[in-house]
Amino acid sequence: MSAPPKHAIRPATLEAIVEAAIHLLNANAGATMSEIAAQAGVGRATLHRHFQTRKDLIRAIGIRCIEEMNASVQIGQDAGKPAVDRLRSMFRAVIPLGDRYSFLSLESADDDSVRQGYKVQLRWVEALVEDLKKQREIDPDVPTRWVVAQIDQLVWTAWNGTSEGYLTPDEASELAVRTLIHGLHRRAQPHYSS
Amino acid sequence: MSAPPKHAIRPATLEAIVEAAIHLLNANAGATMSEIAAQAGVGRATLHRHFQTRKDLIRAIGIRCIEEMNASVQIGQDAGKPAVDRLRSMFRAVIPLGDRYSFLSLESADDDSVRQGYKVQLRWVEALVEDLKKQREIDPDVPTRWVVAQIDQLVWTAWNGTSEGYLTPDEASELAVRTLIHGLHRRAQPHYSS
DNA sequence: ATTGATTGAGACACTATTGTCTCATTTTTG
DNA sequence: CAAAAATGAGACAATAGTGTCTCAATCAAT
Repeated sequence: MSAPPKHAIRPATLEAIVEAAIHLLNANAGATMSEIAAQAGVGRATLHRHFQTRKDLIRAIGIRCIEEMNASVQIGQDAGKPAVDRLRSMFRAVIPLGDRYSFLSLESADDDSVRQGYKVQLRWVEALVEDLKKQREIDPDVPTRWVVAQIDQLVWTAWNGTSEGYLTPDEASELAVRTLIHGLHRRAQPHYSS
Repeated sequence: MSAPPKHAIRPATLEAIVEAAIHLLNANAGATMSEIAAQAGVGRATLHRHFQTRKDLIRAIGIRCIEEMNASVQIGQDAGKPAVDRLRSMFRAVIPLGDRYSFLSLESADDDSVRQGYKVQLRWVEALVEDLKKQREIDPDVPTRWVVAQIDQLVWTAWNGTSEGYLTPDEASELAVRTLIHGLHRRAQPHYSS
């Protein structure tokens, strides 16, 4: 495939590029290599030294993001814990990665490695939903795809709430769990399975 | 601003262009004027005859979409009806416009007319949420912004569910109402305020 | 401090897309 | 059917972005 880059990359440079690219490409999917370089405080040539192609850059960042997400999804998923607790752990771990997440859905929807990584994540979430159904936390009649979609959206909305400053990370996770399981009805209080 | 177009446009041509553009730009935000013309079954020159610039095209479609959405949001919003019924009416009316909606959030986030139109919509939704809180359907302690964000996301998820074929429009609206108010808990049954 | 490697800046050719124009063809209107 | 108008097809210049390269400046490690 692509020849291994002749130049090594300085960790600080890599970090700057990755963060700038995620940030810019979220705000504007058509962001330019020049813009990314400028935002990263790096020469445009340096971008091309380490990522021959714009696609290579997006692809590399996509893989990085999906790996970060997958690692986070699995945090605190001990089979022993009640499913609701695992749900909360997942939210807590994943919500702070909301920008990564939206980058993935905007930019890397058609990359093979990313799609494959996403399937892994999907299976974890589906397994969790199945457990939630078994433990009677979620109505088995609701399509699993719907539940999974809600979880996805809740991650994004919760991240957005923290990044806009009207929610703390803890509030966001708690609100996400509550919204999914009990909804926003007034008397809906969390009442976890005994 | 832009001179009034010298050529009239045939309604069928306009329709074809608008639909093609919405469809293509949802799938690929960077879709080309050529691609849009081809998908619309129209010459590329015709596009430029009626929309001088690519921006003009996106802008015109954005305005059209936001107006369609605003009209739909207000369907069946008689002040007399219970807020939950109005919520359901809104979902029913808006969910079928999901593709319009995602077009707006992807393409027209920075257009002034669209932003202004979006504010109108936002106020309607906020008013509905306030009523839901007053009628004790939604916990007043939950931030209104969170509720509004959930409604937004539910519209998209529900539209997606119908377009992927695993939900009928009615199921989608019902599931959206239930998810928002009562959540997906097993024993959560709709119990509207007497 | 010196050496080796990474980076920044800019020039360059190449490609894709945009936006304008013209003219023949088709469609609509009367 | 005839006139007017809208469309399709293609040529065209202009622009913007990509990817490659070179060379001087800067940084890191010994």
